[in-house]
Amino acid sequence: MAKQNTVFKDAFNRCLKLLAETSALPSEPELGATIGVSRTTIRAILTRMEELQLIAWDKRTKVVLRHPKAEDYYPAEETDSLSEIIERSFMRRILAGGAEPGMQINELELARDIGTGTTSVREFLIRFSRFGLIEKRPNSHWILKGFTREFALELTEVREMFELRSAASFATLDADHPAWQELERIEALHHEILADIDSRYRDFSELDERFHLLVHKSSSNRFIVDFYDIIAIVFHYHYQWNKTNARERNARALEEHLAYIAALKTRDVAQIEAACKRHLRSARETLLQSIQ
Amino acid sequence: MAKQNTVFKDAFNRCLKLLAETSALPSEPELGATIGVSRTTIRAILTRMEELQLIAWDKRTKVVLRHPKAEDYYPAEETDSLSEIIERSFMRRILAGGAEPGMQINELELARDIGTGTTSVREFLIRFSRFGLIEKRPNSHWILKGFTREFALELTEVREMFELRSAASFATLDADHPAWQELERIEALHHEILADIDSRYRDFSELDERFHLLVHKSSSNRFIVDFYDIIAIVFHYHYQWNKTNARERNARALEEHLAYIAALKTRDVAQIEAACKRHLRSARETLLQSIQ
DNA sequence: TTTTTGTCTTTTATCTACAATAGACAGTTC
DNA sequence: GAACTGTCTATTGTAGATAAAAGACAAAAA
Repeated sequence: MAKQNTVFKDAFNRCLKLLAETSALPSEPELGATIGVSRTTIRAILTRMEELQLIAWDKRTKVVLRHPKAEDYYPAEETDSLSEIIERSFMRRILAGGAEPGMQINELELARDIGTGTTSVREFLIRFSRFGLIEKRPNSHWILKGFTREFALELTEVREMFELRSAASFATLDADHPAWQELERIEALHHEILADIDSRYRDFSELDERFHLLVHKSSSNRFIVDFYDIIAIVFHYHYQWNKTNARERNARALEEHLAYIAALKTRDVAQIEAACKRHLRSARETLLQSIQ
Repeated sequence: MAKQNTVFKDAFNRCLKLLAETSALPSEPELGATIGVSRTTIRAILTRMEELQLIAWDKRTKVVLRHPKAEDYYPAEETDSLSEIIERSFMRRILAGGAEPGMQINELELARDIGTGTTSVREFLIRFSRFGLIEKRPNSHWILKGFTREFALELTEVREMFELRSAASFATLDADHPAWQELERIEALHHEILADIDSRYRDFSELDERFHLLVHKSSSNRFIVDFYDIIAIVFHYHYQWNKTNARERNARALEEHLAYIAALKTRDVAQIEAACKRHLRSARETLLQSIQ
């Protein structure tokens, strides 16, 4: 098939949730805006809902006939976009199964393994290449450079430069800048998780990304913000992969974050730099320990 | 056609130059290694040379029959790879013809204009997106963010961070590191161009890239080195585009480079930083002046 | 007049096909 | 026996085709 209708399926599932809460659906453009898809897709969804006798649809009236059941939803694995599937598949391969640095990566083989066309794999590899883990030999294969100690050191070197700069510019944001409110919310979440660390330490990963991204964004520099993608993906898969002492590590990082947040609030450059450096140093250590 | 044989044509042209200098060609694998292509392509080249009665080829013996003439070469425009063609075409569009920030970029239209398939255009845009000038709306078009003042400021901010760090680490390279010899050669070229500035000021652009890349490489950090691609492409097209006062600007930059090189040779961190900052500041000014 | 719907066109995402190129292997030559 | 050639296979780069999704525009409804 030419294109998977994952956009439709995912949007359909999200529409079902909306439907569970109301007795009538809004207009097509409005629905499209809330779900984030075009009217074409909305109309396909409405048609499907009508078929399933979930709604009675006639022009502007979309009356809800019954509540959605579990079997009305499309299964979660059918709503993932192809690029997400390829990314997961690829990361599993290079993190898990004997992926030696220097190994060749074969587009055709990857595509066959994943069960997709080569075009999608190729585009994924091109996009992925900016993470510095693979390199193309023109007219030939890709080379896996590997998730090595050097990689981690180079990554963290740049990260430290960028984050120090971003943290410093955070201090100069106007008092009414929305970032300060977001910082408050993030701080509160830290306290919540710490209060119940034994059962909630796994929530750290997501919060970590949210916090550091907030800091990076205050640089107002697209290159710095974009670079955070690399850090995020590395840490994301790193957390999934290395779970030894996760509870202690995360508790410690949460404490460091709180000190870092407190420093940001003082707007004192020296304090911010010290707290930021302290946290980044221990983040680097954690990452390095998980390698080799 | 499925694939342009530009690799063959370009390799053929380069082989012709080799042929002009010898009376017999080496073995197929050796030729492949010097030209940088596979044996398959080498054999295609030899076959073509035989057809043109340039050589007599029988197994290991490849006797040169005559010197290549101008018409034996493939025209230069046929040896450019598709991605080079697309890049040039695209850059001309966004730098020259009324390319407002916020404009939509249409893959199909671009492909039709350039006369290629959509796949190649798409892959180009994905690769190009890391330069921060365009952004993708999934399932929809790309947005041109534009070569704006903000772009230039963000770019130079990161450049300054990276180059200061790289220059500092240049000072720590061992005395026998090849970079020092390359620095000598580059310095000599600066003097050569300056001595004949009126006729050779156009050579600055290439030398500029060579010098700054050398500095960035001493960081031994793939992210820093890769980032230099963005700077290089921006300055490359910028030089082609903005030619006002090129002679004076280049003369001044050459002088700044010489001071910068002299500072690197002292290995004194403070001097290096001062000279590097001075040059980067004026490079930024030049770039900013050319915008809007 | 403003928003919504019906209908239609255009573009994107993805697959498949195929020539160009790389690369593997066995037999041949030095 | 080391390197080279002949031959064959596999992979990459690119075009073209097609379903999904976006989006344009006029008619209809509020």
